[in-house]
Amino acid sequence: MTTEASFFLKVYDVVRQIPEGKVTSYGAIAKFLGAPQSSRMVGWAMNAAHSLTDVPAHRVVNRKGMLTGKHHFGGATVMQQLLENEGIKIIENQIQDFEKHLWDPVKSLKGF
DNA sequence: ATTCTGACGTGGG
DNA sequence: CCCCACGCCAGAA
Repeated sequence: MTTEASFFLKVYDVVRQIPEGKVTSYGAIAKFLGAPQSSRMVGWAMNAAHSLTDVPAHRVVNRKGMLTGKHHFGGATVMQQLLENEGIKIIENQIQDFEKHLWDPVKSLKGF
């Protein structure tokens, strides 16, 4: 709570606006928030987002398109199931055609 | 206060 | 493309 809007809240705002069937990376969000060096904090924010229900954290992966945090969804295949349910193919925790499903907040929201 | 860790990213090899 | 080392910041022990 160093500022009015915690870094977390900003992250939630962006994640909530990720279209269905789309994904983005922690770095993209961090960069959009103006903290490209705090990409790890985005992950930490997601950890706190775990309590919320309207934050599709499963649509957020690392820059390689790998489901690094699937272990935090309470199940080993929960995250993959959710993504596949949206039309995204995943093989070995790796999103296929990652760039194709990539949704960049900087490009889509652009100063929102 | 210090130390480690982590749902990451980048740069060098 | 992969692998390794470092930087980053917040929180837990």
